[in-house]
Amino acid sequence: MNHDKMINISTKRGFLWPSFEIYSGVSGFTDYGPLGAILKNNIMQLWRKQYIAGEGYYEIESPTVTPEEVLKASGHVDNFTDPMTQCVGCKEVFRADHIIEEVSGLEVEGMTNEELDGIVEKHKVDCPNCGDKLSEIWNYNLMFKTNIGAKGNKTGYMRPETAQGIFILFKRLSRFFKNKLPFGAVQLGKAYRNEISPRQGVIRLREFTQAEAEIFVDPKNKTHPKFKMIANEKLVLNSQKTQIEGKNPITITAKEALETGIVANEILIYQIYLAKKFLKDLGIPDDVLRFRQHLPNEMAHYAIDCWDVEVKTDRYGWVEIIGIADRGDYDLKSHSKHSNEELNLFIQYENPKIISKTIIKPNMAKFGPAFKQDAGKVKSFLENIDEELIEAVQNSIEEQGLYKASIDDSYFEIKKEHVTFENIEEKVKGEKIIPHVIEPSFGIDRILYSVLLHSFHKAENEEDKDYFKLANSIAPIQIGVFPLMNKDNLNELATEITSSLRNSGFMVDYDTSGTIGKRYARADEIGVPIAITIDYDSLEDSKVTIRDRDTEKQERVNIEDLKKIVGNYFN
RNA sequence: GCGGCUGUAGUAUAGUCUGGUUAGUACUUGGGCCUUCCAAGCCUACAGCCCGGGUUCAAAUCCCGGCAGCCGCACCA
Repeated sequence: MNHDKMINISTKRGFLWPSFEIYSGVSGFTDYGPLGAILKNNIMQLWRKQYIAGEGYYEIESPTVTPEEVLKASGHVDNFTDPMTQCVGCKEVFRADHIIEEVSGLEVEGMTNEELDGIVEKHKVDCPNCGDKLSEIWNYNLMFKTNIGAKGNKTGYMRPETAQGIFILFKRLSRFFKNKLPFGAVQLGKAYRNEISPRQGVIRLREFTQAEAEIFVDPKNKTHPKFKMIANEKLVLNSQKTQIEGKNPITITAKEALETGIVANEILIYQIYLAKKFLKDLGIPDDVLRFRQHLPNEMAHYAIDCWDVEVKTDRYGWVEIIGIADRGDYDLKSHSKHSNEELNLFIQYENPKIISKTIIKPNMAKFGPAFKQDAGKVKSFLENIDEELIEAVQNSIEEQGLYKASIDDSYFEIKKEHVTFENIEEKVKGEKIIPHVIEPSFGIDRILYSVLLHSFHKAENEEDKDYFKLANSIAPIQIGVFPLMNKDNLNELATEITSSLRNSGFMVDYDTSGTIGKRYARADEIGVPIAITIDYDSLEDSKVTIRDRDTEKQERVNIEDLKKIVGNYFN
């Protein structure tokens, strides 16, 4: 299996290391070694290049410790939890709701643990394994809990996704973006999930790095200006339909995906395309990727549509590395409700709409004597009722001489002399809307794993060797500089070239140990794209040899042209 | 979280069943010799019994607990 060999080399050479190893380790965590850390940064920089420079989104950074209210509003405190129960006999642990539904046939979604305990008692739900009794039900929440402050009276959680930090900033952001849709903010950073039993190495971590973009769009306008440019791009899509019918994914163009309604809108399709492009730039080939639409029952609590990008692995099967979701207005609505802040945007119409309508004008001279201390209350009631009710009030007064209004459990009789009705024409310049959010969410650690796995070149015969065929754009070490012999002034020229390249910003490995062949092999193994060799002729003719990792071809170039030539490799 | 198997230098392994020399070997890594372009050779050095407890005169070896890995079950916004 490529996985085993790849992990072996990546551990040996300093890409991925087990965390807390000298204390025998903790599963669900990983350390990035010197090369892994650079590789990860390079991947993140490429991501920034595509989404910040390329798409015009802006990056923000918010705290990883998050107060409870935020995650209450986002639904994570309540929904990111599973009711668990354990058999007192065989000690097996179960999802309580699953086995209760199975035995009782009841729909128990949304019930409290006490209610579930009641059902266990009533329906005599026993351990499906050994028939013994089940323990009281407890909640297992996947979030890491912590206390904020010295007294610890404020509960906090390590954020389970970076997205919430952006939603919280919506008001500030929309001002920053001059209140114009669409706009996008991104965040790259750590997220935390206390997985029950993570056993898939870097694929399933308790602390992992996400790169997420939250793109705020007009719900009535999910078109994308660049869609035309990608309309003919081919996509391999595994839609809900093909999954349910057990058919193979279909290959269609972006345009066809839109026209057939397989993907809901242009922005989603464009994001699917962008994700694909990003992975291509990382050197992950098309044929190990597929796009899978979430089935209705697996959609997260906030999503209205969701597409996963999955990568093929020999060890773990198809693994989700990117999720592209239309979160609708779920988050903004929910945060607005919980925080009492208006999280919406005023959209101006191109041409103001003229609306003719009837309004009520309270006659305040009559109001005071009639309603006394309640006058203010009745006034604000009349000012805030909608058009339908105004009509009803008007009709009622004309036909019966009065309208009975129920306000805060009291009745008030509004009579003809209390009010006048006026027909007016109003200019409506726009409306307040809650934007929808399109969210591409990248699992950086999983992507790094995919990059390593699919750039891994496994030896096919004796002379061949194992190495990482890393894309030039992300290779942690870009250039190896090797004097053919470590003497006779060769090393002096080589160190000169090394520092000159380093000063130009290249990652250079200078190596003099062992034979030249060994140094090439070592550099190949960690994916160094090119090596520069200084030989005896170099001292005479000021030329050095550039050797290409993949072709092993050599080319002699002038030292003075070196920066320009290697620069071309890494642009 | 449950059950089964496993844990020896950086890597791969011998030794464990049947307790008893200084824990052996290969590769890797560092230093040196040699060497004019793809892991050559020679010399030399560094480095290991997962952690904790128990049994024993004596534990890498037997027993118990923990941790980690693999497999199966369960879980996976």
